[in-house]
Amino acid sequence: MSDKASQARTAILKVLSELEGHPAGAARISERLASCGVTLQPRTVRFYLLQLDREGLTSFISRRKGRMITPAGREELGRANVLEKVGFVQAKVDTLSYRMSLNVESGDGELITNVALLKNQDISRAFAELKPVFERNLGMGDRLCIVPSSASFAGHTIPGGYTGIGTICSVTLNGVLLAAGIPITSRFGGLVEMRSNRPVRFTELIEYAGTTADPLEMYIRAGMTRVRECVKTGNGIIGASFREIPSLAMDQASLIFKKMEKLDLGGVLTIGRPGQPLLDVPVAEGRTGFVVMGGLNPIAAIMEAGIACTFGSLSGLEPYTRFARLAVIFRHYMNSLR
Amino acid sequence: MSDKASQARTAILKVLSELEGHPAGAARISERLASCGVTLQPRTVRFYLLQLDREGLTSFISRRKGRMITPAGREELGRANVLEKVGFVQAKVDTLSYRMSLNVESGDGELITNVALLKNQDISRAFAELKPVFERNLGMGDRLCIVPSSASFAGHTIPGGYTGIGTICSVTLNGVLLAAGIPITSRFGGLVEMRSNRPVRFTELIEYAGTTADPLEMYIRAGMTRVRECVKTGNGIIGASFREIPSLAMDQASLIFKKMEKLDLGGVLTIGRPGQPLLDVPVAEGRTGFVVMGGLNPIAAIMEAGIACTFGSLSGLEPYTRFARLAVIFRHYMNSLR
DNA sequence: ATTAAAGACGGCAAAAATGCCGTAATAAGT
DNA sequence: ACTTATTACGGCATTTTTGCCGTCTTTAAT
Repeated sequence: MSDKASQARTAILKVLSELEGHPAGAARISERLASCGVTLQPRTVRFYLLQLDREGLTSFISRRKGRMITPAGREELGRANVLEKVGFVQAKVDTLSYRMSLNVESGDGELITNVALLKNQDISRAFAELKPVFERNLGMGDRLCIVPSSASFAGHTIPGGYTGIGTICSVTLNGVLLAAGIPITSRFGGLVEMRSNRPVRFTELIEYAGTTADPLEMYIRAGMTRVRECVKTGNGIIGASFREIPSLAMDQASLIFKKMEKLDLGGVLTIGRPGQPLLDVPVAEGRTGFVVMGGLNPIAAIMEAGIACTFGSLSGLEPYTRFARLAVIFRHYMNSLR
Repeated sequence: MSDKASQARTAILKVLSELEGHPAGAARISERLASCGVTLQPRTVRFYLLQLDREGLTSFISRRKGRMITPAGREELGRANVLEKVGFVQAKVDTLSYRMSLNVESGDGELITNVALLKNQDISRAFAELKPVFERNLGMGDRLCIVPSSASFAGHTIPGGYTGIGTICSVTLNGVLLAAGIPITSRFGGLVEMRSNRPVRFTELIEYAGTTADPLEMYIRAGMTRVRECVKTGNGIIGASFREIPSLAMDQASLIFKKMEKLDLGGVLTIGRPGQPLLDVPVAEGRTGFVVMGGLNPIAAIMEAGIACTFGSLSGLEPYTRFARLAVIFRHYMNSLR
């Protein structure tokens, strides 16, 4: 058995093992594989599944349900060094995507957040920075959550003297689409050059499949964004993420985007045409690309203003109801000062 | 013709076109393709070359020399949107690798540099930071170049009030190996955790093939390094780069590494064993991985010390003779102060 | 219940990618 | 000039992938 075949088999086992007992068919497996860098057509997956079945590593459940991994299969997976076979980076990214699997749905539920920590005394200044960013729709959605000291948020407790700002992470969108059965692939995180409030092109890109750290986080820390400038003049550089879905699912996706906007969760910057490159980024035949705002753009503005601030993306889950529109928060905050 | 085949053909044409009139055989082309993300065996390359020959896009030169691209081929390449076919990111990375093609050789020649700009008044402090970094061998080589205001370096002129510090870029090593006919692939840039002055593992990685910006540069700007700590305690986080060569060439490479050390250009942190993972990073069958110090580590230390400093990697070429050992520079500098 | 629709299988064969290997053209050494 | 080593080619056969398509289940709707 060639090196390649063995990698394919291992990867298939791995996908099945992550499905937690749910059986899956070749099509689903193929999608999953694609999102972690292994491209195999469904037919090819079936080809390998047949082998694996015969070796007792997977078992055929039913014509409708597909296959499951067997205990022997799990054992085999343990023996095979997945990192070695499927690729180290992919593996790390996998855990990352795993974290983004939970999600909201049309009405409520929990969504994925980013958290930034600021010293209490910097909050007023931070607000002043945040407001125009949201007004210009450069963030993901239009809601955020202010967390006072010693309250807890997304599983963390805010330390004394600090205030937390929870923003909505753009992978929430992935969760929503996934829940609707649309297989979405995050391809790149990058910096988009804006001119007259419109995206022109990506000036930098990092493939999600080829990195262990969230690209947008890196760009912001590295001080490569120009969110404030974009707010002021309409020209600047903001964080964004390039994603792809099957062109067939585009109509359905558009509907979902609209629904999200109604929840103040809109964040789609621009949508490409089927199979056509978008902002110079090519997409595969049969797929459509679109660009989503970086959920951290508001935080980037704070950093750019020189306000000390620590932050992290994909921090955890919080119910939708905990987030409020900036205007509302602002009013509350003003009242609390009185 | 499938999408994949057309990509393969375009990629082959692209490689040939970059060879500037020199003919090449399938083996060489295959190597080049590999280093920009397209994996095709030499036989497969020949398969496509045959097609291209028939279509007049390439021409057979001789049994010994291989093929060249024809004017028609170049035209075709112009028509085909290379970015679209071969991948946007790859293309950007290509230009980057292209820049690293020139190099030193056993005695002298030009090498590839990074440049940092500091305010004149910060120079003394910067020296104090640089010294221990080089003493601990955390930089690439043991030489650097101090460039006074308005002098020029690597094609740039240092602005008034500033001093430039030129360090040796670790891609110089690629150039040297390449010149010796060893095909080397840069796989990842990342952060290595050091304990007791020994590398333990990569804490972060970014694939060179999947990014438009130099990963190490990003990590340093993002403030994710701990070079000073490593200098002081032997434990810390430094920038490094993971590269691979064919296992067969390892002996030859070791010799070259030794020669480079004699020129104070040593920078190899650790070398793996054939086909074995190194610091948890797996390598392909028949290849050997090794880790090279980030040429920017000394600059990272300066940044960590809070000294304002702008810098860039792969800034340009400078003759070896322009670099001197830190001790020598230090002495000169002291004299100049008198 | 009965029927229709969706999803999954695997046989068969075509398309792609390679492995093996004998032959040809050079380069280098004697 | 002659021999040897090196490098590249392309024919042929194999191995991998993948497309096409008829069949079988299961779910959902009538």
